[in-house]
Amino acid sequence: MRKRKGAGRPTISDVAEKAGVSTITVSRALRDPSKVSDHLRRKIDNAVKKLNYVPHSHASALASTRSNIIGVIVPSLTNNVFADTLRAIYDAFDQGAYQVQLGNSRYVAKEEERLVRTFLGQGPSAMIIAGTDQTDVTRELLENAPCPVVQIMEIGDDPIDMMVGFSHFEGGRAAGMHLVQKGYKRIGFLGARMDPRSHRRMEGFKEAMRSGGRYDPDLIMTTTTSSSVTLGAELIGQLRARRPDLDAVFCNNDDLALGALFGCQKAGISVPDDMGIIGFNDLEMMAASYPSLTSIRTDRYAIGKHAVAMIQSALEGEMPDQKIIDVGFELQQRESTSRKR
Amino acid sequence: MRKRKGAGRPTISDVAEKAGVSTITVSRALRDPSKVSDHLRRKIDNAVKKLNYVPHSHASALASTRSNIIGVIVPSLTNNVFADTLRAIYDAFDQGAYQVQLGNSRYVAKEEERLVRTFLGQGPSAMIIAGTDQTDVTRELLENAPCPVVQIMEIGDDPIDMMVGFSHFEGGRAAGMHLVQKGYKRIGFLGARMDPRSHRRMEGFKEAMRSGGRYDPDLIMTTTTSSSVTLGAELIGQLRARRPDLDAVFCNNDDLALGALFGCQKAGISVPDDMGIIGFNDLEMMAASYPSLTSIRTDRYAIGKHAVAMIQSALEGEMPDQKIIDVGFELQQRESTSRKR
DNA sequence: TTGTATGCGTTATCAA
DNA sequence: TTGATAACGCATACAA
Repeated sequence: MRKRKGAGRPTISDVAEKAGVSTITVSRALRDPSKVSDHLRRKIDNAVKKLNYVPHSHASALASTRSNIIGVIVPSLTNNVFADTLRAIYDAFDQGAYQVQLGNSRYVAKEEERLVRTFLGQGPSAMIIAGTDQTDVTRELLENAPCPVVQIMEIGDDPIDMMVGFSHFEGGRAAGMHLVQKGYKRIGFLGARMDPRSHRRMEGFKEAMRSGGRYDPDLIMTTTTSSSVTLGAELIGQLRARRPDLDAVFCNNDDLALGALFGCQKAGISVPDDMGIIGFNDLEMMAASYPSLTSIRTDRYAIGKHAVAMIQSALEGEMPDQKIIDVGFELQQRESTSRKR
Repeated sequence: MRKRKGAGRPTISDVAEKAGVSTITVSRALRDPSKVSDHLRRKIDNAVKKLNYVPHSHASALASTRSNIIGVIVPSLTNNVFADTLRAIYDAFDQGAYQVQLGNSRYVAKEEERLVRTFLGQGPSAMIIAGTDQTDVTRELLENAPCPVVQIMEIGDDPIDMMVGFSHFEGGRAAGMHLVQKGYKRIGFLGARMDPRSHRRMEGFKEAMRSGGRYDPDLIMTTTTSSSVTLGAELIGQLRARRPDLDAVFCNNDDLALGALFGCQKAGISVPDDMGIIGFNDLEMMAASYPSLTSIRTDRYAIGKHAVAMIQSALEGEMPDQKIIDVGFELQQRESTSRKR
């Protein structure tokens, strides 16, 4: 007697037996109820409940070469921006039949490629990946993937499949234009990490400077060091050392902006009168600081929600309303750029 | 000819054929190389490389009733504290043969229970779960789980299996004692969310107040609202309205502390002379703010690293050095509590 | 140390 | 609409 016993939990054949049908009928009833007659469906549903049957996802994945995994790849786990989007994704999927599988690429393209390979190897139901700067190989892997793919956080002309986000170029431009309009003259840029999205924000900023007649490359200060509040204070200190006439900065992100504010306060520079500051993303703290900080508000939670909605409709075979969703952004003007002229 | 084709990728029998051995030998060579002779092992390794063979995790899970999943359950995705620990966990597992599966319980015990059920249903290799306040059912499920279980973030007397963290009670006590020692007299407590760990920090604080002769329940202000910088400013405003003589606060966490600082600045109250402020966790911004903020430093990354190390040694059958690891905490005194007496 | 025969729980295929 | 049967890819039990 060499019966191997599994985890001991009820299987699909237990359900089939109890309902007096075959296993395949149970399988069908569970995956597409419309393929089974009402009569049997009711019997099966009852049996499922009575036995407290839970489908075995590994067996299902093996037999169908398709798993219930939703692969999600982001470049950072600690960046609040992605955390908000992840929360939306988890909120949307946690109740359903799908399992979110998260990967952290650490802003390294090769890592991202490895993760895509790993996830694709599991036959995921869908993939969500941050940004549009995949390597050629990654791109090809995803283009050939037999599942919906959503690129999130930003938008572009050439989606792998679907996209949700906003234009970082335009966001950067709006920030720059705001400083020009407020009458600041020597407007700097502080940038940390300088990943592709940061670059595009910077390009948008430069464009605004040019069109406003304020472009001065000497006022741009960037580093590939990862962003932090401390770094913001350091960078503004360095830029002021180089250019004491600096009177405003657009910061790559809100951490830097808060740091720049602290740096100014420490140096006795009045914000917004002697220095205008604008950040990016509008994290919660921006409205609470003193003085409050102007920022470009982005709706990261909405990005996650849209991504899931797109996937779900694709999985249900519907053509999505649009392949590219622009959630936009919104300037939140606050005290840090509201100087009395 | 009713051959079903899989994903088309090489299987273990392709490897076996190429290496001229049986499939089980390949299987063994991959899982425990010491069980196979050097000679065959080399042949197998070569075949694996040539074919670019990747084990099929679902098939493996099905056959062994054990998956390579590491289940991780945290109460929040956006709280930096957990983000740091998650990053450590992902850093440690990303390269290896394990897949991290993340769940967000949203601080809801029933959600946590549901997630534990879901994960356990997958036959995980290990479980990591935040805190020590599981429901009785959750606890029993985990106690009977046929895999290592690590509770993280805090420690206690009665681990389900293993634990890594520190005493929040002692952390709160240290914060309170610091304020007493600095000569503050009417010392308040600001608490948001008030999850179990927050409660224990508060109890530690109370203990410090009692032993310092400064206990005054009227100075304690808590809310179950989730923490934010904005909330910190609001809470200190409310507490000052009730008790204008308040001269120091211990904040539940750093967001609140930063908010309290902003609230004081807005109200024209000097920190630290008229108001001492101490936070908890010592997020990066605390050292950068102006004035810099005192906090209790905790090493969240180390917690994640230790948790993974404990799991790995348990998985390798070793008895871990200790079932409970206390990573401790450290008072970081800064300007916000450094008043001139 | 290595191999043979099965079984893991589900779904694709084909037939009724 | 339903069912019988053979995969899916790997690991366990047992034998050699």
